Amino acid sequence: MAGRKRKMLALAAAVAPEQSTSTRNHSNRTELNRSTTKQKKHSKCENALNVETERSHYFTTNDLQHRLGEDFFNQPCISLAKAFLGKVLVRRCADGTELRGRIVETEAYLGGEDKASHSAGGKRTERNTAMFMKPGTIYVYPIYGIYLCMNVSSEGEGAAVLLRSLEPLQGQPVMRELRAARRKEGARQLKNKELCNGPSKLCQALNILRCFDRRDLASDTEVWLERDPDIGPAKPQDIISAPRIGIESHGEWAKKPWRFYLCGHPCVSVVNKEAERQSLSGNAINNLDSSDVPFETEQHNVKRP
DNA sequence: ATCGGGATTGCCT
DNA sequence: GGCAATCCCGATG
Repeated sequence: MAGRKRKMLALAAAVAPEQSTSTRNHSNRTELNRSTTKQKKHSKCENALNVETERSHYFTTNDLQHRLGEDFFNQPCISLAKAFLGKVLVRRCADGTELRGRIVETEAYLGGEDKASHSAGGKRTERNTAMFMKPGTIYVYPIYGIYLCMNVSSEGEGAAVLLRSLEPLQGQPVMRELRAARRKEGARQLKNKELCNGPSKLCQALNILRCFDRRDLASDTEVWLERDPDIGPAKPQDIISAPRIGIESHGEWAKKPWRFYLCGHPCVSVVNKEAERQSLSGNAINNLDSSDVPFETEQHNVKRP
């Protein structure tokens, strides 16, 4: 019935108009022609993601009119983490190239009681200072010696939101280049959905640097956040809440469902089937029928248990 | 001064 | 799915 339509309609709405133009179809075909036969099997999904939205109509009028200001960031951490979903992170490179990605996965780190946060117990260090700065302040920290993670501070002492995954929207070739620089020579080319599907991957793909730490996402000229003019906030029923990733050592706090992602989106880094099953029963949608899924979104829907 | 571990990733089996 | 890579930060002495 209509139940499953809740999945990824927002995404489809954002992508479909571009695909319907003849120019876009040509672009897709060109991209697909470069793919192997095996990859073509997933062409429906890849179509959506291979769209090269260079200077698409969303961004040609006036970039700044969609920019989110400091008010947006001034909300509680969990609230902000959810509000980020569907918003567009923009990186303006030195040569004027603009890279864009839609945020599809975040995590909330509350500080204070939250033992898994760098700012647990109100602990302020040289590294995490940005977490205590005004909402909208970027917190970039190195991890495992080789990678970076990007957060944005929210309302609340020491609270911040980790950005975990983006759907690449614009500048995929540049992103691929930036990502390939760290990979083995001769490795296969990354699919679009693999460019930003992880916290450190998105930093590489958008060339988010350590020096961005403590800068203001609401006013910076090299990186900012935009509302997508064609889609509203993510609907609650489209947001999956799951335990955060990679913090198992923090006991009880590791279980808090403070990772948020758009259900069924192919760019999410780790799908949590259990959380999705619970979300499903919580919404009392139990009799799914795959035949009523719009074809544009079919590939984006997770297999329900 | 030293030491242990990490909000990850990519390659290998 | 296992595991190495790789080094900075922060805690400890």
